[in-house]
Amino acid sequence: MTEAQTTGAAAEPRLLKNVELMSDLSPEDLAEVEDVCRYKTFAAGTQIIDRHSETRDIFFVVRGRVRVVNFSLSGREVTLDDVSAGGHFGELATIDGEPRSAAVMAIEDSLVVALPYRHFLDVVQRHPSIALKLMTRLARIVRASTERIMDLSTLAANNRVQAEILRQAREHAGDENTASITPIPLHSEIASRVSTTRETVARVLNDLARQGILERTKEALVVHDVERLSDMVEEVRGL
Amino acid sequence: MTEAQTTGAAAEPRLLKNVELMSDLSPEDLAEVEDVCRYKTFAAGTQIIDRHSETRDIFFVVRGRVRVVNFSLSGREVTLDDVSAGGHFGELATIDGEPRSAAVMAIEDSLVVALPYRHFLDVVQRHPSIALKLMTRLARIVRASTERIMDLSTLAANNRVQAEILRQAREHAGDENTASITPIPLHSEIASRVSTTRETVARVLNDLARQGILERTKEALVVHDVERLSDMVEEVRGL
DNA sequence: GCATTCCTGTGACTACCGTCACATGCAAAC
DNA sequence: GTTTGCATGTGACGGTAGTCACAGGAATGC
Repeated sequence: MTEAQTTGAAAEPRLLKNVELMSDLSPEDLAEVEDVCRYKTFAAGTQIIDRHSETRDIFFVVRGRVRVVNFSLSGREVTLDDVSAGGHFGELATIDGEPRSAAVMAIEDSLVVALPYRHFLDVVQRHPSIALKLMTRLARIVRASTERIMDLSTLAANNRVQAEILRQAREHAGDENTASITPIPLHSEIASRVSTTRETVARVLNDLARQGILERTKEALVVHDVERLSDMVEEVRGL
Repeated sequence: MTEAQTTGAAAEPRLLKNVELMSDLSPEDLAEVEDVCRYKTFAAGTQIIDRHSETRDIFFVVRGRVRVVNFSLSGREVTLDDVSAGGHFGELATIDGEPRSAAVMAIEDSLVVALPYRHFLDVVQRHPSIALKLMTRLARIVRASTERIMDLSTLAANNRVQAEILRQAREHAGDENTASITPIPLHSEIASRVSTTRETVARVLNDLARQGILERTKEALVVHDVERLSDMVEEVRGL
């Protein structure tokens, strides 16, 4: 995938029509917004936003998937969130004008639309329903963040891995107490989500496999007993 | 301090006039809002909001100081944020209708005003500048949360304590490279802010004292060399 | 005064897990 | 096929900090 940049809605119309945040806009308003956007493709693995940079645009993911991450000097990678098609990112700087709080990179080949912050703030002021949607998104981020802070504060590393598997199992819930997580996440990716090492992830997953709770097949991570996994986590966490 | 509850603005007028979030309202609009508020005093140490409860009001702190906290089953207390007079809390449930994500308790005798969520959302819809202020506050919370997640993910416990002292030193900055933190925070409070134990806090503070960076006097925690403290933290964190 | 209670300081012990090292496995590339 | 590269599995080791225990201090109450 090569990088391309274009302006104006003419080239690829209806770009924003699947963007959740803007779905309340009339087709005309949407077209008007699209006219001031720049869009751009990013190959998987390339950087979209640098931490600390001083841009303020808000971005919409039209196609693909991006990841909000941060790195420590030691090279440790901390995954904060993933955003898939229809979602947006970069709203913090748009709202408060501070430097970017995290980096964003494409994890799949992605088509991303940038809307200059003035225009976006203008739209928000004129459409209270969009403001409300934006606040709802922010609220969800805050809730997820405080849950993660609680996990980091009260759970041991291996429990955090279990908790992450549980979360993913619930997203891929199958019939009655089983789940099939697919595609299989890399150990290193799980590690960066719960702030531990890939070695620890490997050990925990194999422990779970030995207990018959988890099985790794060619295509999926199969959780045979979501119930029991849930018990293991919540007995420690106390929920 | 006893608990009292009253309705209507008549009893104590101008309650909301120092509330940051509402400061753009005209006196008339403000009076109208105050009419639908309930206000209530809470003695230091008493609970204002229970985690998981299903209320949706937003609260304004008129007098005193409250703390947003969570507890694990093991009894570990995790401090998320403090809110002082002029601030607000409880906005998450107001916005998204989910159960309360954290508990809130008064840490000083406090006077708190509750505004029913429908009224607040109404005000927000009609006053874009208030919506923007609310979003700005949420953005700040998200930034603080991701910083904390980074700290928990990449710093060792003793570095987190140093980082917390550094933060407080910067808030109480004195002349040229010194700071006087007052009143002296309890070790257990620092511990709950950075997710460690009071014993570890005590050891780290004494280490710093031995190095001449910190001194505990009767009334204050005096940081003699903010610079050096800053170096100690940022060399590990990599910023 | 003394008693009580809360906070602080510090030693001893231990377990968890991060780090390093290396082996194995698997897939794509050539 | 072989080679290269990335992902995974697992052992050994050691340090950090959590836990427990208790001793001194400091503040408050009666």
